[in-house]
Amino acid sequence: MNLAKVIVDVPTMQTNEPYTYLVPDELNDKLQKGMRVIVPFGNGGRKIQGIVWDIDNNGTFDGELKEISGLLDLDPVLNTELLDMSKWMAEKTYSFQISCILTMLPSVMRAKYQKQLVLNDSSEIDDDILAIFGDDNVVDFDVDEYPASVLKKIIQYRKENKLSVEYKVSDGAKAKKIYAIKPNLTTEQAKEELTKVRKNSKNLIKILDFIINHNDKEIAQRKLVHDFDIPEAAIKSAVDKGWFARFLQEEYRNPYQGKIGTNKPLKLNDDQQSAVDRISAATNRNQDTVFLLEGVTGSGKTEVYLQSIQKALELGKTALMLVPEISLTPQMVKRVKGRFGNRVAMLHSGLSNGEKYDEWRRVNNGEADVVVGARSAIFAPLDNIGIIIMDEEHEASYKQDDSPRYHTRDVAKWRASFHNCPLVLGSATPSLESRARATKGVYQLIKLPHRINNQSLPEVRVIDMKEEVKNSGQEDFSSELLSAINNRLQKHEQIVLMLNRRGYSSFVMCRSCGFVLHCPNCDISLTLHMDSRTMKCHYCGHEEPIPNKCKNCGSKKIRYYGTGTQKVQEKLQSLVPNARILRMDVDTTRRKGSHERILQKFGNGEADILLGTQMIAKGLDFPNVTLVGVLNADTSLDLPDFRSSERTFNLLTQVSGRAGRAEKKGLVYIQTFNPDHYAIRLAQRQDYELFYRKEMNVRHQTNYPPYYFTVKISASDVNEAKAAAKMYEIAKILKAKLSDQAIMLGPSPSSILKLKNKYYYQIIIKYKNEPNMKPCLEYILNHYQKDAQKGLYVNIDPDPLNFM
DNA sequence: AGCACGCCGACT
DNA sequence: GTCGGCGTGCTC
Repeated sequence: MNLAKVIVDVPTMQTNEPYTYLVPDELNDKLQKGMRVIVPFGNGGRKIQGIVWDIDNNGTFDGELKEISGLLDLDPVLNTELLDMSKWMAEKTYSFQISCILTMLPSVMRAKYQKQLVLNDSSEIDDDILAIFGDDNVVDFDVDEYPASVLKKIIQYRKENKLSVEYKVSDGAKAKKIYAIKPNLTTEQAKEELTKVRKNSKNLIKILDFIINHNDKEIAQRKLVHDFDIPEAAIKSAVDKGWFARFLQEEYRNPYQGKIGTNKPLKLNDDQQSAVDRISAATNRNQDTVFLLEGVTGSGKTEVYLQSIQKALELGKTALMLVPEISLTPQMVKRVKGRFGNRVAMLHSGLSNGEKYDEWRRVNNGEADVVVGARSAIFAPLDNIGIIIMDEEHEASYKQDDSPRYHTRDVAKWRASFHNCPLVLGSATPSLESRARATKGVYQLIKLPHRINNQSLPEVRVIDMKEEVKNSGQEDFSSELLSAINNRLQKHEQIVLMLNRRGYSSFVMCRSCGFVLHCPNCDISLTLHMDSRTMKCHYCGHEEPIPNKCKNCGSKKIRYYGTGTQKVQEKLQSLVPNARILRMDVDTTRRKGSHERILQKFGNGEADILLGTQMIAKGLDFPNVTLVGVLNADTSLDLPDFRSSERTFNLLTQVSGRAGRAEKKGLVYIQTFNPDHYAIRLAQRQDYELFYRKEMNVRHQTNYPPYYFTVKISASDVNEAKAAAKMYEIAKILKAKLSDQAIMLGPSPSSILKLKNKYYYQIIIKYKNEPNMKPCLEYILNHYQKDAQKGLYVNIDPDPLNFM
C-alpha cells in the first residue's frame, strides 16, 4: 500500500515536518504530489487540511498510521518547484513550511474548519437539546455559544453515543459556474424534428435552426438567450425533449472585460536597445544572470521590460513581472494588457478573492503566460519561465512584514536559478545592497543614464524652512513655492504636492535650527514615547526626558513634528481659494477603485493640484504636471532607522521625476529644515552615484548592511515585563553562543512599544561571519514555541527592513 | 491550533 | 469522595 507524506495545516515547530498517512485504495490512482487533502489529526477525531509532499511506500514512523480522509483537489495546486521552494523558504525565513505553502496559494484555498454536532439517536433526549438541531440532525457547533448546563448534557449524550462531534473541512475556492448548452441532435435529426413541430412554435423552430447551423458547438445559455433571442423556458423544454444537453461550466471572472485598448512596441533608443539585447541573450542561453537595470526616472525602463518579455515569449517561454502594489496603476495595467492581451494574468490587491483565484487558475492551467503582480505574484505557478522582472527593486513593500517574512528578491533569485533564466532588478535608485553586488560583479549592471527623447531632468530647488519660519512664520508653504503654485495655476498647468507622512509625530525637532535629538550611543534619532513621557532609543534602550528647549540653540520652538493632509488641504485652499485640489491619502483611497478614480480625475484635468502622501511619488505620468512640491522632506530623514537617509533620497528622487515628463520643463521644490543634509543635497542634484558612495561610507563606519548582516528578534506579550524578561533571557543565550564580533543592540522597547494591546521588545544583531547564527536562531525558535500558548510570541526577522 | 490527560483545590 | 480548574504534551 502506498504511503503519503503530508504537510499538515498546524503551524507549530513540532509539526513542521511531513506526517505519514495511508492512501486508501479508492484514492490510489487519483492522489498526486501537491494536492490538498483532508486528514485526521490527533485523538479527538479532528480533521484538518494538508498538502501531499510525497508519495512512496517507505515510512519511518513506527506508530499506527491513519488513512487520508479525502481530496480537496482534482489536480495538484503546487508543482514540484513550488513544493521544494516552500521548504527552502521556511528555513530561510525561520517560519513553518505550511505557512509558506499557504502564502503561495490564493487565499480562497485556505481551509475553513467547522465543528459539527450530529444526532445519532433521538430517543430519550431532552427537548432543549433536540431543539438545537435542524431537520437533518446536524448543526454547526461552537462551544462558547452554549451555556454550561447544555454543554454538560451534550457531553453526557456523547458518552452514550447518542451524539457525535464531526469536523468539516472546506475551502472557499468556488469557481463561478454558468449553464452551457450542447446540442444532442445531428443536423439530419434536427431537420427531421423540424417537420414535426407546429408552425406556430416559433421558439422551438429557432432552436432547431440553431442546431442545424451550429450542430456540435457548446454555447453559454446566457448567450443563446441574448444573441439568438430564445427565452429560457424554451431552452428548458428543449432540454426536456432531449435536444439539448445542459451542464454547468466554469467561467473566469474577468475584471478587465472590454477596458483594454492596444499598445504597440515603441522605438528604443541605443541604451534601451542594448539593455534588451543583453537581457534576452541571457534568456536565449538559459543563464540565471541577475541584472541591475539602473535607469533615471523617465529613462523608459518599462519599455525595456516589455520588449524583453516579448523576446522570452517568442522562445515559447513565460514571463513574470513584479511591481510594487502602489505602481499597479491603471496606466500600467493598460500598458501591459494592451501589449500582450489575454495572455496576461494580473494579480493585485484591487481584485476580489474570486477574481484572484480565477487569475491564478488561468496561470495554473497554462492559459496565461505573462504574470504581472505585486509581492505575492512571485509565487505564480508558471512553468518554463524565461524572464523575471522586479521593477522598483528597492521598494520596502517587497518584503513581507509578517511571517513568513520573505523578501521577494530572494524568492525571485531562487526561481531564476531553478528556471535558468535572467532576473532583472530595475530602479532609478537601487537599494545599496543590490548596487553593492553590482559593483562587486555579482550582478550585471546596465545603466540607462538618459531620459527618453533627451528630456532634461527637472530643476530642483531646496528651500530652507528655518529661514522661512524666521521671516514669515509660515511653516507649511514657503512664499517661493506659493508663488510658483500661483504661476502654474495661471498657466493652467498642473501641480503635485507631497506631504511626507512617514514618521508622523514620532520625533521632536527644533523649528529654529532643525536640530533633532539623537541617541548618544547609536547615532539614531530618539523616539517620542508619550506613555512614559520620555525619549527612547529603540536600538539600545537609552532613555531621557522630553526636552523643553533645544539643546543646540536653546530655542523653545521645539516640538513634535508632523501634520495631516486634511489640515494642509484646508490651509492650501485658503491660500489659493480658486484652485481645485484633489487629496489622495489613506482616507480618500480606502474604497476599492478610488485610487484609480482620483488619478483619472487628475489626468482628465478636473483638478489643478494633487495633494497626497508617498503614494503619489511613483509611476504617475501626467504630461501637464510642471511643478512638484515636497512640503516636508525631513519627516522621513530623522526616523530611528539606519535606512532613513536612503529612503528619503529615494522618495525625493522618485517624486521629482513626476515633473516635466513631456515637452514642458519641470520644476521641483523641496522644503526642509535640514537643507544641508547629504540625502537632500544629492536628491536635488539627482546624483545617485555620489549618494551611493557617501551612504556606503556611512554604512561601513557604522557596521550596517551591506557590510554587515542584521537580524531582529522580538517578543510580544500583553504584560510588558514578560516581553522584556523574555528578551533579556534570549540576549543571554545569544551572548553565550555568538562570537564577540557580533554586535547586539538591545534588548529595548520597540519604537511602537504598544501595538494592539501588546508590548514589544526587541534585539537587533549585526554580524559578519557567524556560522553559529543559524543553529542559534533555530534553537530559539524551537525553545520558545511553547511560550506561544501563553500568549508570549517570539519572532525572528532575518534581514529586517523595518527596524521599528 | 486543539484536544486529552493529569494533577490540584473546592464542593455536594 | 467527585467536579472542573488549568498546566503539559502530543498529534502520522
